[in-house]
Amino acid sequence: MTTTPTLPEMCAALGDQTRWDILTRLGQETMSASALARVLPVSRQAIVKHLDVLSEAGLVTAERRGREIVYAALGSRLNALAHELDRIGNAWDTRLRALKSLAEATDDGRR
Amino acid sequence: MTTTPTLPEMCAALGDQTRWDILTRLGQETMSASALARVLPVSRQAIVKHLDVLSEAGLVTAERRGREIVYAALGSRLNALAHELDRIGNAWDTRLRALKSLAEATDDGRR
DNA sequence: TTGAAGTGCAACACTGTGGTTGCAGTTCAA
DNA sequence: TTGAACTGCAACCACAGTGTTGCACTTCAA
Repeated sequence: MTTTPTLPEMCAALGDQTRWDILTRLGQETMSASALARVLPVSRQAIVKHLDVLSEAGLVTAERRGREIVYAALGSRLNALAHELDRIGNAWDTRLRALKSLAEATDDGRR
Repeated sequence: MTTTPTLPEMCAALGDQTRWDILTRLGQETMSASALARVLPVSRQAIVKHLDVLSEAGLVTAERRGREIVYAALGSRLNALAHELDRIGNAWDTRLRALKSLAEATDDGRR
C-alpha cells in the first residue's frame, strides 16, 4: 500500500461478507491466514486474497512472526472512514435542507 | 427495499466510483436519471442501475414528479452507517489493546 | 534431519457487475 | 394532437472479482 486508499476503495473492501467474517475474527484476536482458513468455510488462498484487499485498504496490518504472518484489524482506520462518511452525510443534509426551504419559499411566492 | 440493508450491502453500494459521482451530484441537488446521464460520462441505463443499487442500500430516495423521477441523497443513512462503523472500530481497538497488554504481562512473567 | 505447518505463486472456472444499445411505453406542452 | 423528453424493459458484451486446486518453497520442532 504505497498510496492512501480512496473512499470508494475502502468501502469496496468492506463490501464483502467474507471479508467482514475475516475482520470480525481479526477484531477479536490476531490470526494467520492458515488459522483463518481453519475456522472459515473458504480456502486459505481465498483468505489470502481477501487479506491483500484489506491490507491495501489499510484495514489490517501484517506482521511476520517466524514462519507465519499474523494479521490484525485496524480499528483506527475504520474510525477514520466513519468520520469521513459522517462529514459527507452532514453536508448532504445541509445542502438539501437549504434547497428545500428555497423551494418552499418559491412556493409561497407563487401562492 | 423491503428488508433493511446489511452493513456489507451498504458498503458495497459505496464501493464504486460512478456511484460516488452520482451521490456527489445528488448531495448538491435532486436530479432525475436523465439529468444525471447528461452530466456524467455514462449512459442513462447505467445510471439507472446504479440508482437501483443506491436505493436498495437506502442511500437515495426516489420521488415521482410528473414524467420524471427525482432522486435525492439521504445523508441521514450515511450518518447511521458511519456510526455503526465507528462503533465497530472502537470495539476492535479495545479488544486488541486488551490482548496486547495481556501479552506484555506474559512477557513480564517470562523475564 | 525429516516431517509438519506455514507461505507463495500460477492456472483455471464461474459469476456478478458495470457498461452498452435498441425499442416500446408514458407524459407533458406547444 | 403531435413531437419531445422522460422512464421501462431486454439482450448483450467484457472484465473483474471470488473461489478453487496443485505444487514449490521456507521454517520450526521433535
